[in-house]
Amino acid sequence: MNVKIKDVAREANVSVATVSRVLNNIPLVNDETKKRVQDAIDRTGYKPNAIARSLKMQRTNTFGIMIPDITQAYYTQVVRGVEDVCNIYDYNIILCNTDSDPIKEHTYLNVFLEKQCDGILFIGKSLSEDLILAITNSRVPIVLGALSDSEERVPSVSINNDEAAYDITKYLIDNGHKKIGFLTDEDEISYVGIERKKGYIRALESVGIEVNNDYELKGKYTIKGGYDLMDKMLKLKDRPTAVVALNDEMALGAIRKAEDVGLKVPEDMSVIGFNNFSISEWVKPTITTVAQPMYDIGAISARMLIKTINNKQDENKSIFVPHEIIIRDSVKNIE
Amino acid sequence: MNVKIKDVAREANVSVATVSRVLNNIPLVNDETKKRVQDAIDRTGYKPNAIARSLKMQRTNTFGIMIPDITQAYYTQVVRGVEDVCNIYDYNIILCNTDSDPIKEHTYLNVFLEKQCDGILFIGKSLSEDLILAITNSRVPIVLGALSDSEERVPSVSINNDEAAYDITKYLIDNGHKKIGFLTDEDEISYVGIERKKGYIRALESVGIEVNNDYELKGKYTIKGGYDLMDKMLKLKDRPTAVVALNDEMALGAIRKAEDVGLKVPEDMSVIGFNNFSISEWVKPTITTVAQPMYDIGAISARMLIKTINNKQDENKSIFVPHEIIIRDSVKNIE
DNA sequence: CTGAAAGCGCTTACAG
DNA sequence: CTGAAAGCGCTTACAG
Repeated sequence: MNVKIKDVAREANVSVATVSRVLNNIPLVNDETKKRVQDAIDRTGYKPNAIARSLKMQRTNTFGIMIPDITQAYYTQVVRGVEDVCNIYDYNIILCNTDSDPIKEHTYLNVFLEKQCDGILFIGKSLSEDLILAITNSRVPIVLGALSDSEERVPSVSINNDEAAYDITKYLIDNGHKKIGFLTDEDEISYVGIERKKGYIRALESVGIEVNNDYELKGKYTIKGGYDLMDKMLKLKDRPTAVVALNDEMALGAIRKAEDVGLKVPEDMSVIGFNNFSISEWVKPTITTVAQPMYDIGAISARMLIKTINNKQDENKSIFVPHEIIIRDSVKNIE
Repeated sequence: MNVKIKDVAREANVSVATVSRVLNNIPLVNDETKKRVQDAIDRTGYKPNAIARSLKMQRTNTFGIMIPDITQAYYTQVVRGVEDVCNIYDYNIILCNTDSDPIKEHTYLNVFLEKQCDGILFIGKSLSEDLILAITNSRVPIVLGALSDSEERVPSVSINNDEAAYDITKYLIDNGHKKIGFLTDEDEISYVGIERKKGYIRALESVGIEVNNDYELKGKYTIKGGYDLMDKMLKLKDRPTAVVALNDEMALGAIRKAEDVGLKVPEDMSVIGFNNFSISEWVKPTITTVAQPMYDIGAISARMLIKTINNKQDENKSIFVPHEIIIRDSVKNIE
C-alpha cells in the first residue's frame, strides 16, 4: 500500500492533524515543525489521497462533460477550451461521448452524480426535456455549451444560432441567390437545428422569398452526409443555386458531389458551411462559412461553472458569443 | 444534502449493511426485505456515493488518460475507442491534454495518482525516461497507446512505426522515386519520429539509395507545418520527386504549397501521408497514406488495462496492430 | 438472513 | 501552536 498521512505523522513525530495543516497550507503551524513535516513528506514520497479528501470535503474538483462525439472536430476544440481552464483552476474532467443518445445521457448523468462531480458541462446540439428535468432536480451546477435552453432554466454559452443562420442566408441572398437549399440534421428536434432553420427562414422571408420545403434536406453531419444530400438536391427539378450546410464537413461533401456530376463550385453551385472547420481554408474551393469561437465556448463554459461553484452565484444567464462570416471561395455572386 | 444509505436504511427499517447488500446484489438477502429496500431506494431517489465507495474499496473505476492534444484528429479516434470500451466495463476517463510538455505530464501523473485512478493510458508520440520512471515507481497499471517503450518495461499497443515507414518509403521507391523527402517532427527525440525515420532510412538503404540529410525537414504536425516545410523543400537545389509526411495534415499542407508555386501533385511532386485522416479521401488530389487502426488502438489499450487490473496479470507485452497503405492519387509512378 | 462495528484516509472544530 | 477525536458515506468480516 501507499504511504498515508498517518505514516508521515509518525515519521515527523507529529499528529496527523499537523500534517494535514502543512499539506493544506494552514498558517498556524510552527516553522520548525512545518519543516520537519515537509521533510517527512519528501522522504516518504507521500501523496495525499484525493478520494479521502473529497469524501470529507464534499468536493471532488472534477467536472463531468458530455459531448455527442469527440471524434467530431467541432467538439474537440470546445473540450480543449474546457480542459485548459479546468487545468488552471485545478479541476479535471471526466469525458463522456453520448452520441446524443438519451439513454447514454441519463446513464452518464447518474455516473456524474454518483461520482460526486462538482459540476456538469453539457455540450451538444440538443438537450431533452427529460434530461434537463433530471439535471435540475439533482441540483448539480450545470452549464450548457454550444446550445442553450430556450426557457433559460440553465446557464449556457453559445453563438446565437438563429442570427448566424440568418446572416449567412442573407449573405447568399445579397449575392443574388433566391433558391437556397438547406442541409440539416436528421434529428428533427435538435435545438441548434431548429434555431438555425428559424434564421434561414427569417432571412428568406425578409426579402419575400417563399420557403420551398423541397429545399430542406436532412442527413448526417458528415462529409458523406453532405455528399448524399447534395445528390438528392441535384435531382430536384428546380434545383437551388446555393446551399447552406449545417457544418463544414457537410459543405465539403456537398461540394464534392456537385463536382462529381460535373458542376463547378462556386460557378454552378454555391455552398456555404458552418463552424469554420480547420480544413475549410485548405480545400479547393476554400469554403465560405460562419465561424464559431469554439475554444472560447468551452473555456467560458468552464469558467462560468467554476464561478458558480465557488460563489454560489446561480445568477448566470445564457451568454451569446459572437459568430463571424468567413468569406472564401465557395460562393459566387450571381447578380 | 442528498439522501444517503442511512436514510434509506431508516426508511426501509433495516440496517445500512442490508441496504448495502441489496445495492451490491449480494445474494444472501431475503426476497421480501430486498423488495422493501428497493422500494425505499426508489422512494427516496437514493444514489450511492461513489467517492465513499471508492475510499472503502480502494478502487475508483476511473482511468486517467493523457494525450498531447485532443484537437488533433488522430487522438480523437483513439480516445473514442478508449471511452467506448471503458463505458462497457463501467470505467470512466479523466482526460488531460499534455501538449507533450514534460511539466504537464508530471503534473497530470500526480493528479491521477492522487485521485486514485485505477490505471493510466498514455497516448502520444514519446514517453520520456523521467516519466516512465515516475510511473513504474508509482506502480499504477499503465498502457501506452500509439507508441511503445523500446525497453518493453510497460505494455503498449501501436502499429510498428518502423515497418510502416519502411513500407511507405518502399512504395515510393517501387514507383520509381529515388529522391524522397521526409517531413518530420520538431521534437527530436519523439519515439514515433525516430522509429519512422529508421524505417525510411532502411527502405532507402535496402535499394542502395544514399540518404540525403537535406531531405529531412522538421516542423509542425499541422497543415501549415507541412505547407512551410514544402516551401523549404522546394528551395533545395536538387529537390526530391516525392515526399513522405508524418501525418496527413502535413501532407495536405505540402500539397497545397506545391500547387501554390505552380507544381501539380502528383505529376510534378508525389506526396504521401500518415494516419489516413478522414479528410484525405475528400481533398484533391486524394492522399495516399498509411492507415493506423486508431480506434482499435484506443479500444485495445483500454481492454488491456482493464484486464491487467482485474487479473493482476502484468504479463502484458507490447502488441502491434497492423497498418495498411491506402493507395490514392497523390503519388505518381515515374518509372 | 441480518445487524453492530470497524475502518478506508482524510479534515477540522474543540480543547489545551 | 498542537493533538485527540469525530465524521464524511460507504463495505464487510464477525457474531448471532
